[in-house]
Amino acid sequence: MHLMQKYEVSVPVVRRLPRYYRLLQELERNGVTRTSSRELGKRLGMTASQIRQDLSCFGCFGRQGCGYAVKELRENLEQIIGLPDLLPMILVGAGSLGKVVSENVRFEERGFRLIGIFDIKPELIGKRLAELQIQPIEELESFCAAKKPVAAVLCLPKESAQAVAERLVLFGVRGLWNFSHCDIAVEQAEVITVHLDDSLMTLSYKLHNL
Amino acid sequence: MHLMQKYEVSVPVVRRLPRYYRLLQELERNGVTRTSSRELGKRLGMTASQIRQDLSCFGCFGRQGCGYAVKELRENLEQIIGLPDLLPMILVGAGSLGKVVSENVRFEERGFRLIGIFDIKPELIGKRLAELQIQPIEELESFCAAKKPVAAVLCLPKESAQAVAERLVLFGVRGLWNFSHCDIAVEQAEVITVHLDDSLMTLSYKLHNL
DNA sequence: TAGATTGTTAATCGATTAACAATC
DNA sequence: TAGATTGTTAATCGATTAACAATC
Repeated sequence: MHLMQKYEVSVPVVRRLPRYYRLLQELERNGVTRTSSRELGKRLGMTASQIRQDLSCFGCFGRQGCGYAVKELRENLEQIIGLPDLLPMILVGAGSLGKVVSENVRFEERGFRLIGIFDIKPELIGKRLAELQIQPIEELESFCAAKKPVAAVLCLPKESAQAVAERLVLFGVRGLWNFSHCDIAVEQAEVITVHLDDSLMTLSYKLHNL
Repeated sequence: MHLMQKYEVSVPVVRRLPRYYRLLQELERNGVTRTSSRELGKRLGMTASQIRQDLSCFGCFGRQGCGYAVKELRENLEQIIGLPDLLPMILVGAGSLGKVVSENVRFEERGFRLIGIFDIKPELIGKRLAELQIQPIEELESFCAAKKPVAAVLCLPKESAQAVAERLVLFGVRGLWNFSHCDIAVEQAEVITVHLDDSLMTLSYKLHNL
């Protein structure tokens, strides 16, 4: 049943996959060739049981008595997450946040290729960001028709985020990585919202309740 | 038992508090004065039961038959999260990421006051960011001794993040909001790491498994 | 072979949902 | 009063942990 998932994998499991992947990368860089669920668990602060349980959603990657081959497991996780297949992605909203995201996120190491940047402000059009020229928002539709981006980063003011998201879905975009300070509800698309404000408020709560 | 929590509130509950707070703010802005767990649940895509269960960790804020007063509940959530008590916070690492965080995050609306920015690069020292002058990292200790920041934003290269975090904890910092691309392990402090890379990989997985 | 460690099944734990008495 | 909705207890559901046979 190698690399076959028999059923829908739960959200908590999916969210742990990148952590496993990053740790495996690090071990590999450090020249470690073999490891075990026990060791991985110790490094990640979780039980060995959970790691074995999680991995078993996708196949059998270890050997009884020997544990896991680091490189092999890293490669399998890479496949599972879908990293080798770079999905075309665009970015909408080239303000300060869009600039930092486009220039600092390592898209190509995380499964995406940034192929277009759009903004509504005339003064930004034509400027270069992350080796791409910022295009006017009016060209979104024809660009999507031609280049078929599968995903989009949204760095928009909260007033326009929902409307732009809906247009993008109409144009065939299936995944949204939303940095706009609002929730977005669209049918037929995966949305991951990065709520920095919520994250900061959570820290406030925790510090007041130590 | 108003505003008293009888026991440790679970992590999932704490993480939902900011969402409730933001929605209540929005309702209040729109002139809504009364609401119910049923309506809140519909807006947030969760059960009315869960909202009542969550709120009951902190007290009784509603009235049978009438529901909740929007303003009152918003104010209570504000208190619960700790927003009115602005905690002094510093930012370490004034590169492009630190710049965007310092200038775009609304600290004062989220329970914190940014009182200092530090960097190691001589060419950045003295420049202004978010109305503060960037200070040399050497002054971290004396600054902390004098101003007693409770929390810190870390926007550092992953090589130095752990070491800086440990120093900060020694200097009395109790909460870390970590944007560095690595995990941080420190005793005696709350750490919230914003793993943008993990978030993007999760999107990759989901798009490959629609 | 003996020791180690997997993948998986069973047991436990915790979180979510449902139900309902209290009461506005 | 009748309808609505709370806060809370009980039931359900799902996720984590423990246990263990299989086997390297």
